[in-house]
Amino acid sequence: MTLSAVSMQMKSLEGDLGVTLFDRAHRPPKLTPDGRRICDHAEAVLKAESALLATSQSRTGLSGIYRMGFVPTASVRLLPDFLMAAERDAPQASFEIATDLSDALEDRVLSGDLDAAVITASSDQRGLQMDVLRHEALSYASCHPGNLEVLFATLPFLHFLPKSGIGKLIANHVGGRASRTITLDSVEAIMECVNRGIGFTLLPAPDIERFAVPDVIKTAEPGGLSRDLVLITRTTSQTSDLRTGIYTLFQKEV
Amino acid sequence: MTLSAVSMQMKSLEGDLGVTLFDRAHRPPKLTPDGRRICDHAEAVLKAESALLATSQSRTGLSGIYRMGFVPTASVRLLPDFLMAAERDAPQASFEIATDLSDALEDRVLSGDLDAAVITASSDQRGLQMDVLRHEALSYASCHPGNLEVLFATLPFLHFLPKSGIGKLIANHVGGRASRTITLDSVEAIMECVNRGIGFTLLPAPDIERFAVPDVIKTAEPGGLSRDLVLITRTTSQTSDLRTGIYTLFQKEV
DNA sequence: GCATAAATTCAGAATAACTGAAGTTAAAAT
DNA sequence: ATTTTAACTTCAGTTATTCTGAATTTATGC
Repeated sequence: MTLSAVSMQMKSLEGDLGVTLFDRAHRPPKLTPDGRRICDHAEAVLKAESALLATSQSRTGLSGIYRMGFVPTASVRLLPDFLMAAERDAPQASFEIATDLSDALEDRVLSGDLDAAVITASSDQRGLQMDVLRHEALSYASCHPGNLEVLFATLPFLHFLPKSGIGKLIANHVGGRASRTITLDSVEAIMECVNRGIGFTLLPAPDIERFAVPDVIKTAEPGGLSRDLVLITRTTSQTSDLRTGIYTLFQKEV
Repeated sequence: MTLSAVSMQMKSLEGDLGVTLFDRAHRPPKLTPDGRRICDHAEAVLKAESALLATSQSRTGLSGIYRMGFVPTASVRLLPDFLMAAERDAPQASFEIATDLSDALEDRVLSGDLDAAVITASSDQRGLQMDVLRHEALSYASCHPGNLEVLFATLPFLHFLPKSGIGKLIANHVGGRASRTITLDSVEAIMECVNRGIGFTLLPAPDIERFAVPDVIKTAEPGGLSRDLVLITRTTSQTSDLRTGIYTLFQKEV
């Protein structure tokens, strides 16, 4: 850069800011008091800019701010391990987590509001890539002995969120067999009721085991019913390794 | 700004950074995870830039970072009040203070290293503007009674920094009259010696009064000797109101 | 699947930035 | 003090960048 170009830029900056920055009575020109203050601020600007450049240059693997969604059961069971694995293996990535129901999360991933989500697998949806994270058997849980017909006939059925992904699976298989149904939106609350003998339920085995007292009897659903927790991402996602990068973090042992 | 211009800037920025910032599968384009992180950094840059603009636009009166010098006696007596006045009446100004001897401060103001300085006035120097801040009588101080001839004959003369501005004034007037001379670089140390009767001295009356115990006898110098504390600034200084602005702060009551 | 609105691309125009020569000005040397 | 020297500024012309408007491609709604 030529000296004359520097001189013109100095003059131009003074004009733009409306402040005399240089005392040209000295050679080389010295900063005025105002110039010193502006210089300090300018250095702060450059520092912020070089921080920007630093993050964009030393970028490897998963990097950036990811927005992810989790269904409630996944946010309790999968999320903590996921975040620990990310902290360790993807230090340049940070996460904004939202909890919602499967349908809503599908919409939000599809619309680009979220980059990825962990939901209960349902029928394939166009534009979404699904990767199975966990395959979980559904079991009945009760404190009272007896086969399923007896339970359905004698105890209230504790039904988890019928509108949720897992809730719809449960509804399909229970059909109209329940003599009485109580709807709840909390796995922990349902299991507390089961533990006290208030009713029985059908839930993923890991969720039952999480809260069940020793008295609780688990009965596998006769039809081999299960649900898949899947990672959904947009198929048209620009960042090619977003899907595999996040999927890998779910497979890590912590 | 046209939409096409925005589009070109977006593409150009992605190329410069080497990062895909936008996911163009959406309309309008959405930020990628990396884009979100870069966006946060970019906002920090803009924030720093608007802070710069703010200081250069709301500028009134004394503003900026001023570098000032004080001779030791002035840094103790004038500086605190000056800084308090500045804090109150020139909130947009901040100060970097250096303490040095008058000659050195003259050079540093002349070379532009300092914007202004408070020194003991000497012969006028080309290129420096002088404004009198304080007119101070010089007095002899001693614990022992008797006229000056007796003091000079019987007690050591405590001589403040002979190389300093005030020191040269003192040297000129004392001449060779002292039977013994002790040189010191601290007014406080000199007055401590005077207080204990170790010797006598010749100093500005305010400096004597600052440390003298009641026993000390002050004798005005017969020739009406005095020193002026003056504010020096460069005559060719670009910032026109620097001199009057600083001078005014010295006149304020706090 | 088609229509519509929106983003991108391209070529030319406008703007901004830069270079080199000439003219000033501050510091150094006589 | 005056002259010399080196450095900064100004000016004119060139180069590079950015912007606009029309044509094209692309996502979304019906």
